[in-house]
Amino acid sequence: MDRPESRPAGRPRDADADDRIIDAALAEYAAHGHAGYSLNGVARRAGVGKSSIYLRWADKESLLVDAVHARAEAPWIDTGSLRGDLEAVVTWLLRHFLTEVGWVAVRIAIDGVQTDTSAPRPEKVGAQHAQVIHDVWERALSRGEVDPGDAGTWLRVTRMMYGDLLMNAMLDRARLRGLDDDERAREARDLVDLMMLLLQR
Amino acid sequence: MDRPESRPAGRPRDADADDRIIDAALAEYAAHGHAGYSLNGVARRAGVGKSSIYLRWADKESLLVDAVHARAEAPWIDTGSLRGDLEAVVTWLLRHFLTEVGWVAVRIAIDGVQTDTSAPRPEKVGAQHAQVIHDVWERALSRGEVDPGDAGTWLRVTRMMYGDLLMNAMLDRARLRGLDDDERAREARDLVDLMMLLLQR
Amino acid sequence: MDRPESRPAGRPRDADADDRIIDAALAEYAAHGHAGYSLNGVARRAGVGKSSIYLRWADKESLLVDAVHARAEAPWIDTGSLRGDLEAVVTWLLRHFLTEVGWVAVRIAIDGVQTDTSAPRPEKVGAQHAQVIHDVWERALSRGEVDPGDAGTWLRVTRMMYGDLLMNAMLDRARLRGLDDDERAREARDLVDLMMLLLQR
Amino acid sequence: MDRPESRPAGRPRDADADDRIIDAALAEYAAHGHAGYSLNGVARRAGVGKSSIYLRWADKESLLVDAVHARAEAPWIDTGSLRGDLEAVVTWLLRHFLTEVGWVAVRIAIDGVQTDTSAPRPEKVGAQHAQVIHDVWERALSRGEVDPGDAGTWLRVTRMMYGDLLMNAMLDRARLRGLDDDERAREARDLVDLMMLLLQR
DNA sequence: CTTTAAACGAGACGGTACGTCGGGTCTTACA
DNA sequence: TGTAAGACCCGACGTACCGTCTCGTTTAAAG
Repeated sequence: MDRPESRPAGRPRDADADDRIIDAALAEYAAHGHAGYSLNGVARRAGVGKSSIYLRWADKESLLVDAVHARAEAPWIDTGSLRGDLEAVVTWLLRHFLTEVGWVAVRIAIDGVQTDTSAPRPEKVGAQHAQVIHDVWERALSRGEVDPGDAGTWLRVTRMMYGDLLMNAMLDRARLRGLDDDERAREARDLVDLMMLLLQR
Repeated sequence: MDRPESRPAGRPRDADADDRIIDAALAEYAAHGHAGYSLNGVARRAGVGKSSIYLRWADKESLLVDAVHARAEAPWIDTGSLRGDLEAVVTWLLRHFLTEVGWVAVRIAIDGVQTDTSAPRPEKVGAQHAQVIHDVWERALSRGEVDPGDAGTWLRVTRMMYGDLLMNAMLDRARLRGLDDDERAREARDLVDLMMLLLQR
Repeated sequence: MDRPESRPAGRPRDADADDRIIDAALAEYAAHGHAGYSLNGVARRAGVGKSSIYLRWADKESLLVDAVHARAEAPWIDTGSLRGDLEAVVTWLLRHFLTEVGWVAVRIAIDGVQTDTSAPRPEKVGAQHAQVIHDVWERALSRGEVDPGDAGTWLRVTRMMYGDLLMNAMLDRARLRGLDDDERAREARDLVDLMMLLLQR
Repeated sequence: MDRPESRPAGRPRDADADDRIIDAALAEYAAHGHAGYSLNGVARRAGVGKSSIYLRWADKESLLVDAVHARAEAPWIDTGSLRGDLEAVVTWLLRHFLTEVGWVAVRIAIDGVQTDTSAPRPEKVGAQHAQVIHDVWERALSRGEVDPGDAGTWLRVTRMMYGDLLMNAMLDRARLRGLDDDERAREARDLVDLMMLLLQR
């Protein structure tokens, strides 16, 4: 019997180490901030040699990007209506931007912007958000709730939504933390009201 | 005879050095990015001893914050109408977020967010934006274009505006860079259209 | 099977680096004097990172002490007579105090004296001299050339010998440098004449 | 009308400052040792600007040399006999090498030795010792206690004396500190016994 | 069962930047 | 012109971390 790609010789990677390293990376970042996020610290916390990290990632930045990507799970959303989907997305993001991993993702995305060049940059971090938004749009299209010609408006409106949530998470973090589920739902409804207004203009 | 506050003893600070240091800091940041922004490098570029920097700022982070604050000038806007003011603000921001200093300010603001605590954080960087937005609102109020009860909506709408522009600057930087003045004006008009719609709902 | 002490984990120390560092330290000291002896310079000259030095020594002073200790070799002396041994010691010291390492050792010994306290101080530098003198005494004792009761006189006489050579090396260095082997031997004989006189009083 | 040396224009030197600086220099050296002897500290302790120090001395080393020279007073010795003079000198030195200023002088003399060159070096520190020894010799000569041909022996014997006292002060400092006047006198007599033996050989 | 080969932990390696401190010079206002 | 104060440029200090390297050990497949 054939095995298309046989395992390479030598001792196999310790799959558990990946997890321990990723968790340690996020924990160190959370504990000491960007400046205090050190690979020495990650290795120590993960109980792992530095070489095991460098076998897997090229540098501390790549590790952080992958860690965020690995731990930031997008919800699976399909409520049956555009409005419902949007409320679900907004509710998710209201929480997400308050989490450690969610905010690290924001920092990475901002840091990754090259100010001087138009060179393509690693899009890993934002990809799952793009996917969620795209799916909502596709389902709304297939239900006939939106018109293919509104793609431009859709883009702008979702951008405004992200922006509002980002600014909110940045400037009013303490209040947002204190919200219970009902209040969060109301907050989401208010924002979606405006979005629907713009989309149905 | 009055001498409100006499000069302190000793050789006075070299005022020119402040400027050279600030320019060097921004230039180093621009040249080598966040990771490569080193105080040794700043001192070398400014032709200044490290101690002269540490006499003025506590650490490299404070220097960067102050440098951004010192070099990021807000426009003086008063067009006579809410719509005109908003278009002027948007046009300014469309440029601003593409500049080195403008984007460094964004990074600093994002980095300054404490994820774990609600402790007050240095607001220096965002203050001038807040001022500009506040002034537009006050003038619109005094002209009777808006209602004092709409303050909440105003807050949300401007947040959405900033967010749209931020996301745009982050995700579509290359295109934005290529715009000429007319295109930028059109872009601004489109966004303000949506904002006015929401404000006058 | 015995393995008295197994090697510790991790990459082993580079034994060659020790030598390079020690040589560099003495060379820097010789080149730039006490004031110009800098660890940065030592690291540069040895082609070594500063961390590799601080892994081995606590500070620049300890390095210098160890360097002197490592490079200052005492001769192996056993001529068969007290007079012969003393002449050998004196001849050695006449050279030794003119060498770089020999004189650095003197400076360290002098600097190490605590003027205000009687606390014990690192004796490393002087230990080998003490050993040589002690051995000469023991052999003379076993040959019956001296009396155990003369220990006090022996101590004083050898102290005077060291002192004479030290003062000579300090005040008349240029002349001493110019001596050839015969002259040095005569110089040694003259001093030992006096010492024998005192010992046999 | 003539004024032989007219006071120079401008503010006159503060005569008291010299003393305060010298005392501060020795005190700082005593307090923090060679490494901790800093001009900043001296200026602070003396209540003086650094520039006032640099107006008087070229660098911190010169200041220390002068400070030692200014504060190290030699005794005036004339007992009427060679033996008496020598005992007085030894008794003085037994104390002197235990004092702060006395030992600093030793360090400076040792440090000043150029290991690589025969260039003349500042002899200031040793000069007064040389003078005292010379005077004792001259008086002994004029009394007919020694022969002019013994100058070489005199040189060597005094060198041995200094050396014995130096080594003693270095290696056995604690014991020497504890001596009372009688014990010190006995110690001096013992050494002078040996010296006289060598001189009268 | 032995060999081979890679991953593992540990930690030393050469560098570089940190923030502090001291040296010797310079620039002020005052005496 | 001297003085006290203190800023100036420079460069060393000792620490921390980067990304690489070199060990001896462990693991699992191949021979």
